Amino acid sequence: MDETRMRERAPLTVIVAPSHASPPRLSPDLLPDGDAAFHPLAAVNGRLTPPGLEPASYATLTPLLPLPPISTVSDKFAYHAGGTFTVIQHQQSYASLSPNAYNEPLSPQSAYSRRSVSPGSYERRSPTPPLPSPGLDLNAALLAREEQAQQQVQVHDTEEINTKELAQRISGELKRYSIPQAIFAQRVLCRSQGTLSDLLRNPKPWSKLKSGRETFRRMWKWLQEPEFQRMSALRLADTPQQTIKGDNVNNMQQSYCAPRDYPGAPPPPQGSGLYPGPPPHWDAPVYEPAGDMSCFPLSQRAIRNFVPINVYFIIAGCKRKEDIASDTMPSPKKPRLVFTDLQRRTLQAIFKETKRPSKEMQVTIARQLGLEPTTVGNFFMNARRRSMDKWKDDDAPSTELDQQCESHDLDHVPSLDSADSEEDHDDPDDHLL
DNA sequence: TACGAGTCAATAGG
DNA sequence: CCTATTGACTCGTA
Repeated sequence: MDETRMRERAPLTVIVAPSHASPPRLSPDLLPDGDAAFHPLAAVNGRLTPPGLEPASYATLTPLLPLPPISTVSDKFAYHAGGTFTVIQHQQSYASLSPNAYNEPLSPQSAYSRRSVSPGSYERRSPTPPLPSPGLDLNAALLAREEQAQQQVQVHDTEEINTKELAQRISGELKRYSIPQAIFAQRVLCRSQGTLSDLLRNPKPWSKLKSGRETFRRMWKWLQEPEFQRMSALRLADTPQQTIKGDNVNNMQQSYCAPRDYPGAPPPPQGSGLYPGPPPHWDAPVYEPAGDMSCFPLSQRAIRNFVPINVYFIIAGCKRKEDIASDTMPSPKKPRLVFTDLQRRTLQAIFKETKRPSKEMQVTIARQLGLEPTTVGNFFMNARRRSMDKWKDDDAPSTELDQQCESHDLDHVPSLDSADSEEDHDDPDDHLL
């Protein structure tokens, strides 16, 4: 079984002492590569914090500004985003987000006309419901645009999204238009580039998402937008990553996708705004179609340091920098910890054996590797989360399957004894090593 | 308090 | 300049 497989490849054997009195020991002779044996309390990487001297936490060292809600992004926007999470549902969506369709060229113009893509494509889809797909009628689309002010459709939380396809679709669109992840992540999702990258590469099935659904909804909504608005969103709502730790879901309330009701906001552009020509390079000056979108051209650089006022569609409801804590001091940054090869290999090896080492064991491991117990805890926490493959079946992500995986992932309670039952798991942890 | 989820954001790799 | 990786932070739950 897996247990066997893992043991065969595990370069390290973890010996867990039965008693807390005698902490678990790692057998030095089995250390990866057989290099450097463990020396209790040795600072393997020279970064060991003296015992008893707890390194200041980020929180301590870097007073971070309360995170601006996704709204964050617009932290610097003078408007206050108070709107509800609504979005104008345009009709030029994709008939399908099947992987196949994803490579279809989607010129600015075609965005409006390519509605009826073989409806049949839905069939080939997995049990997972297809991504929500607005009407496909062109006229409807145009009408929608003309009446967008009123046609704001509330996106229901119940709407299911095929995250995998969505991710592929988004990836495709970003590539197609050479839209950097950082730009899309920041302006449309109010998220960091790294987060976007991770979401696109490892999308969790909708059924397993919690608050994280919000981010996918934004992607989805963006995809639903007409070319013009999509581009506008990318160019306008700027989010000079205010870097505030903790920007989590709670900050997403008013993010993108919600036409804000800010005073003085210009009326949304009416159907006249097809992108004039090929999508501009995000770094190059962009020219808005004649109309309400003023304050252009803007270069990316300019955008980064500029707070547009008339943002029509996507307004990252980020708080204004000033509101956040203008008095915040450029906190001394704690250098990012990077495990030494030995530390990483050892931790991974142990993880293979024990997904949930006991607190005691974690402390011991920490000592052995010259790491903080918290660091070790974080490692296992992250490892557990990242090792479990959300999609067992790439082609047929189904809710049923998801549920299975779910229960599969959450059936353990931390304890030394549980280590032996780990073989019950079919942990796809191969990539960890 | 411990965990998990969602992320940030530094930084490794190209 | 970009994307991928990943240690750690914040917040919600149990």
